[in-house]
Amino acid sequence: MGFFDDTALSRTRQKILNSALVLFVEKGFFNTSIPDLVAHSGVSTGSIYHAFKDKQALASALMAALLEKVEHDQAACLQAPATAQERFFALAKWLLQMAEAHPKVMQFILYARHKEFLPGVQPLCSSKPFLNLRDVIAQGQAAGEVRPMDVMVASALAYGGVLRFIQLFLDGLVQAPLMTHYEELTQSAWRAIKADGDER
Amino acid sequence: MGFFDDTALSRTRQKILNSALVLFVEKGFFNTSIPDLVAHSGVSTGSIYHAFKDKQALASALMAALLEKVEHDQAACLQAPATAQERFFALAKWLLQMAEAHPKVMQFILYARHKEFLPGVQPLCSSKPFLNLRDVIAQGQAAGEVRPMDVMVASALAYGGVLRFIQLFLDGLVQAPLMTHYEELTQSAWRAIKADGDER
DNA sequence: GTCTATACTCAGATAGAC
DNA sequence: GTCTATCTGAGTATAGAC
Repeated sequence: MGFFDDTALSRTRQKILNSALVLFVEKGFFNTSIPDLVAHSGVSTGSIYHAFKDKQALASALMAALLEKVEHDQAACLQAPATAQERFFALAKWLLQMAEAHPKVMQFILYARHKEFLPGVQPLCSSKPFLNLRDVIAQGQAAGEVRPMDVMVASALAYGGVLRFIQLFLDGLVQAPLMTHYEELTQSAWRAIKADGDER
Repeated sequence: MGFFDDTALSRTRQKILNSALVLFVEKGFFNTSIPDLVAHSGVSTGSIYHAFKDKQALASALMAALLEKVEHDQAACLQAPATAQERFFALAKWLLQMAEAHPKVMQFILYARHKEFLPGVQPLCSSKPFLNLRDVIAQGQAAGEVRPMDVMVASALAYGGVLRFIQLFLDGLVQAPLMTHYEELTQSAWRAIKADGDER
């Protein structure tokens, strides 16, 4: 049922992290109390503090577990495609599918104000999954598939549309299934950055 | 110095809201205590509670004051342009300039988890400034400037790139001045959605 | 209107039995 | 490892002088 049910973690830790994911997304880190977690997870205060040093360590563990899963999934979807365009399309599909299958995870990763409750943790935009997105576009420029332009601009143009669409979905302004719009989204976004001579 | 210095509000309210804007963005609503606000604003606890019913009312007033300013600015920049493309370009320029001139405001509006501390307040995506963005694209479709497609997809494609670029700036991955990239961003984004026959 | 001092609540964390 | 009971302190909000 929960996102962490299939992991190697102890059942107690699974229950705690499952509840933390839900509650942190719904109410935020500071607005979720230990008693809230106790009520939602069915695990007692004592066990929570036995499993994690304190509330912040719990959040760190949650973030680490999510990032690990995300990195793994992303790596898998970057195996097959050869061109930058194919990799971009694959990444976009992966983002859309993840948003639909695990909206809470997507919300936590994309929109939680991590710096507020994880001081010192490196920001999401410095994490590997994020950097991979940008690298795909940079490689596309090197290969002549993507017009020469500031790589951050090109990257923003490529993923901005997809991520914005996902945000609209998470905010309830777009209905599932998201894949209905996959072709239109990705092909249009690619139009924005593709090299003029490249007709793929 | 502060964002609210020129408003009709009392000097005390100005000081409180100026500090609240800064602290809420930096530390978040729940992680900002009344003593924090007292220290940052130089206004005493008593005066804060004299000016606002409680901490939540303070946040509501902050949000309302910001939205009012934003709505007013946006309306001004939609006066002159005639075509949907011109209006889109004007809105993009306005967003970029606001992000650079008032990054704290932009962060509070775009990325604060309002629902966490303003329960019952309608989400940002239902606010007038947001709906105006979408309407410009819809009108572009009606006029044949924008390809027929799901309006949320078109809207995400148009503004997604700009907003993503602004986010990268707010996260420190892009340096000012943002206007350097204005032409490239907007013209490329427009490519993604413009009607094939329309060569403007 | 502004301040200081203070009351009250409840969250975070611990102790120690089982 | 899990639980209940409890401590401590931070934080919101109020009272009341000026």
